[in-house]
Amino acid sequence: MATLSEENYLKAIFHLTTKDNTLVSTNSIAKKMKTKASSATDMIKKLSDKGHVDYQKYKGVNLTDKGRLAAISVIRKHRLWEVFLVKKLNFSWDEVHEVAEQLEHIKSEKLIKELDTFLDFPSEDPHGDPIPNSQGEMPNTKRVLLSMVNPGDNCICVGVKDSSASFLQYLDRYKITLGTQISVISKEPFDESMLVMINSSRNSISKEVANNILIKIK
Amino acid sequence: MATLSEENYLKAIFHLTTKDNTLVSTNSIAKKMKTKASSATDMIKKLSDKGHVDYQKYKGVNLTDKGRLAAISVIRKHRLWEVFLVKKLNFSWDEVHEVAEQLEHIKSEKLIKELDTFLDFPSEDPHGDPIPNSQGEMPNTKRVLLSMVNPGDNCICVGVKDSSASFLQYLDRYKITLGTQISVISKEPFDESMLVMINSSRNSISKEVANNILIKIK
DNA sequence: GTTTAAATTTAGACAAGACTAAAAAAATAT
DNA sequence: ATATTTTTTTAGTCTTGTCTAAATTTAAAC
Repeated sequence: MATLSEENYLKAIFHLTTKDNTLVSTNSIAKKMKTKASSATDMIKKLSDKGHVDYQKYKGVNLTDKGRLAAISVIRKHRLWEVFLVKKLNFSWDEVHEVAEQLEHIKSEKLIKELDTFLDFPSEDPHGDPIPNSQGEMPNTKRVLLSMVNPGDNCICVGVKDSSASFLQYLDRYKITLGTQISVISKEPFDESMLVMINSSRNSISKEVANNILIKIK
Repeated sequence: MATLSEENYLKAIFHLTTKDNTLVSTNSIAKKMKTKASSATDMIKKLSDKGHVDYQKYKGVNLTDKGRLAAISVIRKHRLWEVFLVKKLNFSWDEVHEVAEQLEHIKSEKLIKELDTFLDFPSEDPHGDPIPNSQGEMPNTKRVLLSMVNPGDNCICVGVKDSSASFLQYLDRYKITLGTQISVISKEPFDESMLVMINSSRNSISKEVANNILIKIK
């Protein structure tokens, strides 16, 4: 059984893993965990000893099947708790992360199974991120960044890339939430900002914002 | 802010505190925490430094107001989570303790406030134990041990002293739960067992059992 | 009122997880 | 191809919470 700290590292490594399965660097792990590289090295060795990662000195790590399952299990719990907080306890989507970071480490098979049932088997968390099932399988959603879309396209917001409170609060101010329709009118070549239609009002959206909104084209 | 371990010690000391406010011994704390006396001494010093207990070397400790409030806050969370597990997630009363021991340490004011609201402000946990309010005030219930009752008395089960899974499962087998009527027919002088009427069937109950059922006389 | 026993504290050690500083390896630049 | 910079690892230290063994204080027994 992984310790709290090990679970957090596994989660970090999972999120740093790219499709092409290149090794995850010690530095990137340290940065994500907000610790020093030396601390990351220490933990990598522990995870390697326990068979959670394959470790090549000076090269980096990759999750083993065991490690990936452990990471996904934590992510599943995190996202289910987020749904609970928003749907049942009146949390807003920018308030859930901190608390879910704690709740995700509670150890109880029955708890998470019953919570899933209680929430009616949600497939997405409040930020539109997919919730893996109990086998560790991710529902694969084909989502695209708003910044990739062409003028004229009609989109629906289905998620966010950045879940920071400040970005989510920005979206709240512009009344953008999951399910909101966004029509792209034009793209400004100079700064890559976009002119969009949201809730029947025209808005200009910066490159940074468009790069963090996930959409589905209608 | 108290660490997880400190919170557990504070809770232990609270439960070991008697009405007459005699000092709680190092040994009793160590026993309750399932550690060694030397470890208890170490922690007592930390709690004393932080102003959670008054400590007299070789004599024992007492909670300060600050320490008592901290302990009660943890107990409040524990009991609210127990209600949640039983009422919403289909846990039985003998399954909740272990999970609540973890959940009680989650830090979030809003979480516990909203949970309380969601559960409709319960005043007792699934074992009949009172849930302190957010000010740390315990609803004072006047409850008596079944073993103290005289033949002829008509009682209602309102709690248990021992919340171990094995005792709770015993009660389940005899269909005794909170609200169950128990009429005392007679008391056996030899072994202090009791003949009682439960759900219109006669049962003999040992001294040990009668010593762990809390009742209210009708 | 000594002596013995029990409870408590101290001293020193260990594991987990973090840190700093320094060494070693890999990557980059000239 | 060598020099420099960056990344990674190692070595040694720190804190939290635990432990064992030894010392000390308090309580109990006679």
